Order: sequence, then structure tokens, then C-alpha cells
Amino acid sequence: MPKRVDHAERRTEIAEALVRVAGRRGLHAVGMRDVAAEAGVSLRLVQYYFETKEKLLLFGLRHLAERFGERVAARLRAAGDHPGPRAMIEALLMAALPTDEESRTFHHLYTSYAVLAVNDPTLAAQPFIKDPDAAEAALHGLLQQAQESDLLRPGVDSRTEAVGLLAMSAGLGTSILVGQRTPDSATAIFEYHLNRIFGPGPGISAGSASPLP
Amino acid sequence: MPKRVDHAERRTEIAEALVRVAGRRGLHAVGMRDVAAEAGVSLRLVQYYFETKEKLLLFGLRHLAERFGERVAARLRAAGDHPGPRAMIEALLMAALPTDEESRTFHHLYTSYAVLAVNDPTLAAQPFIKDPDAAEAALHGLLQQAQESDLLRPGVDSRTEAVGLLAMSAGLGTSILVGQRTPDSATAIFEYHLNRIFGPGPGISAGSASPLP
DNA sequence: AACGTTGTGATACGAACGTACCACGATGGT
DNA sequence: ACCATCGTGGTACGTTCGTATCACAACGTT
Repeated sequence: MPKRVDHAERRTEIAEALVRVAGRRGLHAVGMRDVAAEAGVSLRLVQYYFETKEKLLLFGLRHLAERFGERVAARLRAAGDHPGPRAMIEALLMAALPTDEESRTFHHLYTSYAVLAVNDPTLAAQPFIKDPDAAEAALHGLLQQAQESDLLRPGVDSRTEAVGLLAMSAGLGTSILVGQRTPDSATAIFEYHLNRIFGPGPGISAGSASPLP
Repeated sequence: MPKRVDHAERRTEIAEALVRVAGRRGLHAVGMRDVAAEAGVSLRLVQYYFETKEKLLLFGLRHLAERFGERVAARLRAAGDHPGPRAMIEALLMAALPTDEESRTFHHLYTSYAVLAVNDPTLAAQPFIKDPDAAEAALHGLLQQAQESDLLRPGVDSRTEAVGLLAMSAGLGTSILVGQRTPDSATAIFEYHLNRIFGPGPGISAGSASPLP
């Protein structure tokens, strides 16, 4: 029926099918046939656009990381520069928490890939070193900017804080994912730490932010 | 040849074989046959002592969590009460980092199980809710104890700090696992935060603890 | 001494997986 | 108008997996 097909677009569609079905049933339980069914194409086509499963998984990871990067960027843009760097930092940290379905899926799959990357060096480089480094640099930049504007309490090490906050975000994200903690409690913890780094200021908009449940 | 066999002991041996081989090749790549070979027994025996793979995995998780709990307890005991609560807290946080092979395996497999638990509620309850809650309670207790001894800076919320530090530990652990960060840099971050919570005091014994590589 | 239970081995089975192969309609270049 | 190539479907192959089955040796009990 169709003549010439945009390969990149088709690969993206299939990769998103992979992300959907993996988010639903777990990455370990996803086969080529599941991806094909979810994408509404034949098994042969998945083979055609990604010759091997490994390549499909790799592309899926890159696509996932890219989509998530765009999401974070959009939230940062939405936060705007108006209320100052603190709002941007809040947006950055909150965007990484698994609150809605999309971020839940991201955390779930990203962690799955991270586990695979421990034994499969092919996966590692870009999404598990470079991307976190970039996030760290971004947060570090925001903190430095705030520091230069004299918004931070004295004695704050912007670099160490950046690393620590991102690690905290990752750890809290996992806790939320497995149901140990609620997004609201994570929000409250961030609020506490931002109050400690900045002076006391205007709070976070979302969530009830009760002390701790 | 042998007459009566201690089931519990045998199950433990097999579970440890599971942990070893899974730590080497990844939990997703481990089959019943691999566990049998690693334990030096026949496939049938693994089936005999754990009827199904799911039960083997479940027991493996509980065993892993238990062994790790003992490890942390031993480190806490080794830290002793003498240098005060700060040393205990340092020991608690450091014990959770993947520094040697044993803790690396623990982090790797525990994360693998956590990913599985997202889609399989059978796994969740004990090791992913109760155990972290216990760790949190322990750290919280140590912080409270330090607070009552007037060792903490004013304005420190012991509960929030406990949760945040443990989340940071988990996040840093994953970063170390995938090779983004070194154990030493994680140590430096803990030192920074403990200096902030306590007054400035005696440093951590292990590691070079350079500012940040 | 006989017997039921327990521990162990070898092997078979059915399903699912990733991949390879074959066939064919449609399309675009010449 | 031909033909090589692209896109697509269907299906088969070989492997591996978890599990089930059969057989039998060794032990404790009576």
C-alpha cells in the first residue's frame, strides 16, 4: 500500500510501543512480538526496522532519555526565570520524580536499563554517564547563579549540593516507585533542603506538603 | 548417599549460588540450570528444594536482604558507641554504598528485584517497604539521640534528614554502580552533609576524600 | 526384613523466544 | 514498460527455558 516510508519516524513509533508495553509489563517481560502487537505492525516489521532486539532496546533507551530530557526542559521553561533560580531548581528536581504515569514509566524503565548496563557495557556510555553529568552541570549552574546573586546561605558548596540533590531525587524516585513513599513526602523533603540552601522563601505550589505521613 | 538433609541449610546454599551467579551475569540472565551448576547440584535438586523459580527468587531476595542487614549491623557494632552517634551514622550510610564486591552485588541485585517488584506485587512487601522503613527508623533514632545530646546544629529536622540521607545513599549507590561516580566522591558528599548537620568534627577514616574528581 | 518416605539423577515436554527464510505487491528510476 | 529495490506478510527453525515425569538408591520405622 504505502510507497516510501520515513524510517526514522517508523522507528520512533516502534520504540514508543516498546516503552509503552515495557512500562506496563516490565522490560524483562517484553519480547519482539509484544512490541509488534503494541505498535500494530507485524513481527517482521520490527525486525525490518531494527534488525536485532539489542538494537531495538538500545534505540528505546536513547529515545526514552531524549523524551525525558525534553520533558524536563519544558518544565524548566514553564518555570520561567521570573521567580528566580529557586523555582527552576524546584522544577528540575520535581520533574525527575515519578509523579504521573509518564515519569513513573521513565523511572521504571530507566532503572531497568541501568541494571542491564551493569553487565552490558554497550548500554552504558551515553544515557548513564553523559546525561546525568549534564543534569548535574545544569543544577550546578543554577546553584552557582543563585550564589552569585547572594541568594544562598553562606557555606553552601554548590557542586556538592547539586550532586547530593540529584542523588536524593533518584533515591526518592525509586522509593516512590516501589510504593514505600508518596510523591508528597518527597516534595516536602525537597522543600526542607531548598529552605536550608536558600533562605526561607515562598514554598512549592503543588501538593499538600504535610510534614511527613 | 546422604541420609537426612537439612533443608534450610541446603536452600541457603542454593540461594547463595543464585546470588553469586546473578551478581556475575545479571538477575535477568539467570536460569534454574545456572543456579544448579553454580551450586554444584543437579537441576532436579533446585526444583526439589524450591518447587518453582518464583519461590527461588523470592527466597533469594529475602536471603539477600537478611545477609545485608547483618552486614550493616556488624559495621554498626564495629563503629561502636565510643566516638558518638556521628560515627554510627557514617557507618550506616557508608555500609549501603557499593564499595566492595559484596555491597556491589547487593546493590545490583536489590535494584533488579526492585524493578521486578514494580510489576509483581508478590515481591514488594517485606524487603522494599519494611526494611527501608527500619533503616529509616534506625537513622532517625541516631539523629534524635545526637540531637538530645545537643550535637546537632539548630534547625535540623532529624526525620527529614534521615529520609533524605538514605535516599541520597541509594541514589549515589546507583551512580557508583553504573560507573558515573566513584565511591570516594560519594564519601565526600556524605562528609559535607554530616558536617552541615553536626558541627564540624573529626572526618571519615576511609578514602582520600578529595573535593570532587 | 519389609516398606513407605526422602533425596537424587536423567530426561522429556511444551511453550516462547529471537532470528532467518521465502514470497510477493508496490514503487520509482530509466 | 521494465526491473531492481523497498516494504511487508507469513512462517519455519533452532535454542532455551521452566516444569513434569520416570526411575531408583538410601534411609527410618515397624
